[in-house]
Amino acid sequence: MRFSVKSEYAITALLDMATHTDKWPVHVRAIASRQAIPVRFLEQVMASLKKAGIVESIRGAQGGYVLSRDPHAINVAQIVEAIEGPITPMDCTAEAAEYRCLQMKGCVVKEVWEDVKRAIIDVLNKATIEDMCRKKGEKENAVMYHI
Amino acid sequence: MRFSVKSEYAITALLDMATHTDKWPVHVRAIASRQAIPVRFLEQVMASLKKAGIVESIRGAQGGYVLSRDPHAINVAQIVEAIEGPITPMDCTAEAAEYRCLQMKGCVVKEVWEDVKRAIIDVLNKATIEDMCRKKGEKENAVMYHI
DNA sequence: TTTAATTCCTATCGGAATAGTAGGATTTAA
DNA sequence: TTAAATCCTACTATTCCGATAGGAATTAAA
Repeated sequence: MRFSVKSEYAITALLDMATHTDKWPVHVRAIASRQAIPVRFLEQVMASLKKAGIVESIRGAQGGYVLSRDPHAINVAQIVEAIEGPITPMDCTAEAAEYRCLQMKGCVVKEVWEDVKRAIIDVLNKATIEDMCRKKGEKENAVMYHI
Repeated sequence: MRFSVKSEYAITALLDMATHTDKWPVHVRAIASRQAIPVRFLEQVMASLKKAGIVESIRGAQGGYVLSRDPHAINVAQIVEAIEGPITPMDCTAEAAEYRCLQMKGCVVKEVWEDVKRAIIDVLNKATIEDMCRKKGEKENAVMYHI
């Protein structure tokens, strides 16, 4: 049971973009070097984020990426689903998957997986880029103050 | 993000055992045929459950498996961890995994994954074999009544 | 007009995990 | 002695994951 590191990279990249609004549009290379992510791999991640409408791209020299909406309107559930598709802890909880479960609607095990799915989505929905950015800032300030 | 079908099989098998207490010890072949699970595959699943102390085995002819504690004391979190190991939505949330995360303790993304982990475990801890058995029984009775 | 910097598209690859199969050793009741 | 069961270990086919790679398309700037 693991989310892919692509999702982690995607979150990191968006967090990076949100904290470098002065440098928009942000280049993939810049994000990659700041965050220690393989450039060519991050390119693919950004493509998925674009396809999902979370970022917009500007092509050509001096091009790059821009958040397509406010950081408070971007949450981790959206990001993860953009990268990995729908959150599906077990096959029977997939959208178009009534097909296989012998017990169909009445399966008590399925209910548990549905609860898991809901719980995960709840947590991820509550985590917005804005919140994470703010928390990150607070922590860094705390460190500065400590020095 | 998916749990393995081994976990599903394990839950199904334990549920089967709990509803066939009259036939203890239960044979793997019996479970497999009732639940439409490949026998040799289920053998491996049972071995994991035994290793985790959830079931006990009786060897030899007329042998089989027995729940090693009351159904209300067996929950899905225990089962899943017996089969797949610790629940770890992202590498950084693994027990012995301070090693890789650049930000170490202060990572705001890690906090989200920790929340996810906790949420999943909460749901799975609450789902006991006893509860699932009872719910299943209620549903089947409802169907009987309807007929 | 050229050049360099960027995104974009597609293919490939090695390694690991998943789902399942297989052979046969060991144990034990009948 | 035999048959039925668990037990142990290895193998296999397929898919997924993380990453790399080549080069096309686009565009700002020299």
